[in-house]
Amino acid sequence: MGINDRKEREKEELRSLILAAAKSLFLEKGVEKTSIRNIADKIEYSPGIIYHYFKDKNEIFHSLHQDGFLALMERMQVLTSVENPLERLKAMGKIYMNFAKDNPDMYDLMFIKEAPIDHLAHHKDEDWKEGNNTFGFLRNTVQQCIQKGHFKGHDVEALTYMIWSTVHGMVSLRIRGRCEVIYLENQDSIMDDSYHSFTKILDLI
Amino acid sequence: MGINDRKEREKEELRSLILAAAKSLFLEKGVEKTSIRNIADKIEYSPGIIYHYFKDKNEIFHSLHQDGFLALMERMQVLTSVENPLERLKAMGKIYMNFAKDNPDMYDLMFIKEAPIDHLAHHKDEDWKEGNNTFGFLRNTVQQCIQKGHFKGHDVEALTYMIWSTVHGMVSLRIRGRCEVIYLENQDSIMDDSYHSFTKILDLI
DNA sequence: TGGATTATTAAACACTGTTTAATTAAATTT
DNA sequence: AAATTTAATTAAACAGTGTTTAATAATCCA
Repeated sequence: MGINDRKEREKEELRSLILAAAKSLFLEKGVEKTSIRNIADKIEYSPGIIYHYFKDKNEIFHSLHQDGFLALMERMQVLTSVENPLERLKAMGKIYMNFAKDNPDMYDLMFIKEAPIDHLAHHKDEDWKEGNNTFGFLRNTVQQCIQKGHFKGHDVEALTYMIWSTVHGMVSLRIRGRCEVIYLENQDSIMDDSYHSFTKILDLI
Repeated sequence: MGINDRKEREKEELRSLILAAAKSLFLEKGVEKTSIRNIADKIEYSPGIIYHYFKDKNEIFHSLHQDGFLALMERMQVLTSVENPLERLKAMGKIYMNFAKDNPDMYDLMFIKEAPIDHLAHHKDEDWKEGNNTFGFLRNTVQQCIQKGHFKGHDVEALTYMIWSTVHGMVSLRIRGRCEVIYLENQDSIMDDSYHSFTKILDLI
C-alpha cells in the first residue's frame, strides 16, 4: 500500500504547513488576531481547505498548545541531573518562569487562554497527557521533598497546586499587564525579587 | 445654567443605560460574546449611538472593570475590624478568593482579560486608582505584619506581589479551566486545601 | 421662526469563523 | 486509453463582528 502511504504523507505535509503558518502568525500577532484567512494567505491556499485538516480554529491552536508543552518539558530535562528534590523544585520554578518570559504568547496559550482548553474540556474522555505529565512531575518532586523531611504537615496535592499557582500567578499577572499598571518601587526586578522570596520560604518550611 | 445641567443629566442617563445593559449582558454571556449590537438592541437604540458615549468597546468594559473593584473593596471593608495584621492578611485572601468564586466573570475582567487593561496602558498618565488602592491595602497589611515581627528577611513589595500572585494563580487557573483538565485526587476541595496550606505557611514565616 | 447645534440613525466598510455547492485534479476501473 | 469514481480545492455565501460616515431628526438659542 505504498500509494496510500504517499497520499497519507502528502496530507500530513499540508497539515503541518498549516500548523507552521499558524504558529508563525500567532507568535507575531497573537492568537486572537490571527484569522483563518491570514493562515490561508500565508500558505497560499483558500481558507476553506483548513477545515479539511482541522475541525475548527480551536483544534489548530490545540496543536500548538501541545507543541508548547513539549518545549517546556524539553527545558525541564536538565532537572534530571539535580538530585536534591528541593533544589530541583526551586530550579523548576526558575525554568518555568524563564519559559514564560521567553515565550509569553506561548505561555498565554498554554495556561491563560480559554480557547484551546475548550477543545480538551469537550473531549473529556481522553485525559490531557502533556498537562498531567508536567503537573505530575511537579507533584513527584514535592512528594520527594516531603519524604526528605520538608514541608511537614502539608498535603502533597494541595501544596503542589499552591506552588504552581504562585509561579503561574506571578507570570500571568505580568503577561496580562496587571504589573505595569500598579505602582511598584522595583518594577523591573519584581518577578525575580518575588521568586526569591518564594524560594526563601520553600527553604524554611 | 440649569439647562446645561439637565442636558448633562440626560446624557449621563443614556450613558448609564448603556453601562447597565452592557453589565447585565456581560454577566450572563461574558465580555467576548457581548457585542455592541447586543447592547444597542437591549436599550433599543442604534449601535452607532454607543460611540457617542464611549470611545470603543474597551472603554465600556473598563467602566465595569471599575465597578468590580468597588465591589471587591466593599467586601474588604469588614477587614477594618480585624486588628491583628496577620489575621487580617489571611482573611483578605479568603475574601479575595470568595469574590472570584462568586463573580468569576467579573474577576476575569478585572485580573485576566487584556481588553480593559489596554485602556489603562494607553492612558499611562492617569494612574490606576482602584488597582493601586487594592494593592496598596495588601501592601500595608504585609508591612504591618513585618512590623509585628513576621516575614523576617523579606522585602515588603516582593512578598506582597508573591502573596497576590499565589491567590490570583489559584483562582485564575480554575477560572480558565486548567484545574479541571488535570488529574487531582481532591478536585472539589483543591482551592480550599491549597489556601489552607498557604495560610499555614504565612503563620510560620 | 430661522439658523446653528446636537443626538440619533441607516448604511456601509472591512473584517471574522464557518459551511455550502461547485470545480478541479487525481486515482481507479472498465 | 477513455470513462467513471473519488478526493482535494476553491469561490461564494451566511451570519456575525467593531467601527466610521454621511444623512436625518430633534433640540436649543437668538
